[in-house]
Amino acid sequence: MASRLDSARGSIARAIQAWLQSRDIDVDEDRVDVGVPSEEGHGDLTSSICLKIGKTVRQAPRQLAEDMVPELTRQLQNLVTHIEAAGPGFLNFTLSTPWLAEVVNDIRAQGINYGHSTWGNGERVLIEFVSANPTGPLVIVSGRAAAVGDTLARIFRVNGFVTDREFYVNNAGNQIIKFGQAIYLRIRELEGAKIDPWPEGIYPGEYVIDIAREYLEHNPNWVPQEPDDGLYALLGQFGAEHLRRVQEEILRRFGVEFESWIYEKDLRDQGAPEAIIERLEALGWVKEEGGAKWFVSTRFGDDKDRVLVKSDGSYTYFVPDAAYHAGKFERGYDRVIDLLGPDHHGYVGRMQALVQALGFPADRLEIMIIQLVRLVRNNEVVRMSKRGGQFVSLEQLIEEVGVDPARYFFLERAPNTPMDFDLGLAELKSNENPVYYIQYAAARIHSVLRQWRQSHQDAFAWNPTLLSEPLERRLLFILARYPDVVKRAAIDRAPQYLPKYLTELAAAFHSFYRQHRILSEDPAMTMARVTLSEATLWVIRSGLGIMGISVPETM
RNA sequence: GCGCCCGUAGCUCAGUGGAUAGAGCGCCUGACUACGAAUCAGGAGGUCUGAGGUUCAAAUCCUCACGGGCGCACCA
Repeated sequence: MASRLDSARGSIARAIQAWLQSRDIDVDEDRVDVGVPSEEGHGDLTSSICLKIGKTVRQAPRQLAEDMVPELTRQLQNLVTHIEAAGPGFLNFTLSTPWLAEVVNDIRAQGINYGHSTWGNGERVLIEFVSANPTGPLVIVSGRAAAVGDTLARIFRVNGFVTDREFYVNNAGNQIIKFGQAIYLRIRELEGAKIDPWPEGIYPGEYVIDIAREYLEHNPNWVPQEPDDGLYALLGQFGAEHLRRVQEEILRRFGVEFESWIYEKDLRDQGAPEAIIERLEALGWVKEEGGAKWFVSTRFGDDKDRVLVKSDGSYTYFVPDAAYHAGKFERGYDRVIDLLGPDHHGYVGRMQALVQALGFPADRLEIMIIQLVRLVRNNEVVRMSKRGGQFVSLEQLIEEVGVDPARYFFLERAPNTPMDFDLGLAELKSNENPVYYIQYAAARIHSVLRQWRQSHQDAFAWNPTLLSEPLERRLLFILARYPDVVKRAAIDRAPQYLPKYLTELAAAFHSFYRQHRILSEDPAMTMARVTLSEATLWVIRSGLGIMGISVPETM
């Protein structure tokens, strides 16, 4: 169902088109733009069509706009109360307030589904995110990726896409061997051995001691033995699965759950790496040089060709990952989105080359880089050293500031810009913290509705023409814009549109609330304002819901 | 050296080729004996890094320069 604003834009665009045709001016439909102006005072909707075509029809845009006003006014009289030619040739449209007020009924009818749409048309989207190595605790940037990925998935869903969230577990390969080695050494320590010095590059983190202890508990028959890679791999995989479960639990606490977990080791066991190499060879995209096998990714715009099989016969990291990504398409996803850390952006070229080599259009794989997060307190960067006892993990961040503020802060910024996370601000449980500003609006509405229900038994039909105060109208218009925001967030992959919009909505409600009494002696007015408030609550619920942030009834 | 991201108010950041560039924090002034003051009303604060270009119109697109971050392995 088209949103109220969509239908207004459509009617206006058609009226303009008809006017132009009646003057024998031929303009492509999509050049007739009708949009929300960037600032108030320029009408509710605006079109710059006269500026665009002025030159080709050899008329001053402003004059053209003025010529159009009378006919458009007649055509659109049920929808628009005022049209003016403005500035250098804009057409500004002011929508009828009662017509706009009907948005409240739209919201009532659709409830939590208001703003949702079907334009995704069932397209299947896979979003892979976090995919942290299971060899340590989740760090802060994983939290950002988790919040963004989870929210994007919901944004796609409410726009009619079928969306799955996936976590890829790198539980095979060199890192796991090294991790296993660390666990082995910790086991030896628990048995009384002294490891000094600790070998270079072998996970020194103390959390490995817990894993060693855990392993001994699960394997009471452990006997000290001469270590080899087989043993290291065994221990490494044990540790990886242990940490993966811990990560899963923390992510769940953070409000993020995945439809699927894919294990690198499973892919290797199934022979997926061999299969992808054969496939690329069969397609002619593999060359041999210096005893190694190379993927000729430069054919598809990559900077350099990439090694698949090293001269010692082992695979590079790229091979299982390529197999994994090929599998995503085989599983039937129309669109695959990866959220990667900033340290992986050298990886984008080869992955996109792979997609094309396999015969898919490059744009079916989108890679979004989630930029670094710096923690800041009192204008000072918090060093995230493992030594200093400062926070390093997502778990500690959640404990320190809470899930809602953490998610809000991560979602507030464009994902691909580095961000400073202001701990001082996030910790504030009061007026300075923007997430509470929105939640407070919801709590206020809940409070009003509670009181209204206590004093009035029955709802009755409300009268949209009663909502005519400027602050009411402002609120109505913002409510009407919500479907635009939801759709735009999907198109631009921009979760940050939601917190921005919700802040604006909450501000409009707070202003309205301070200025006008909702529960009054006038039953009709009370009914109208209660209904408006309820509609506002639905939209806050919807928006915060998409962001994975709670909507408290009291604070 | 090559590639990617970024440069907007004191700070952190929004900004879909459109008109007078916005928000939060911080700062200043005011508002609670009716629904929640975690709120509201108002104010100060800008060479959108710089220079060219495209366009009726540029923070936005293009080129170059400057500044910051990151990536450029037979590592993962």
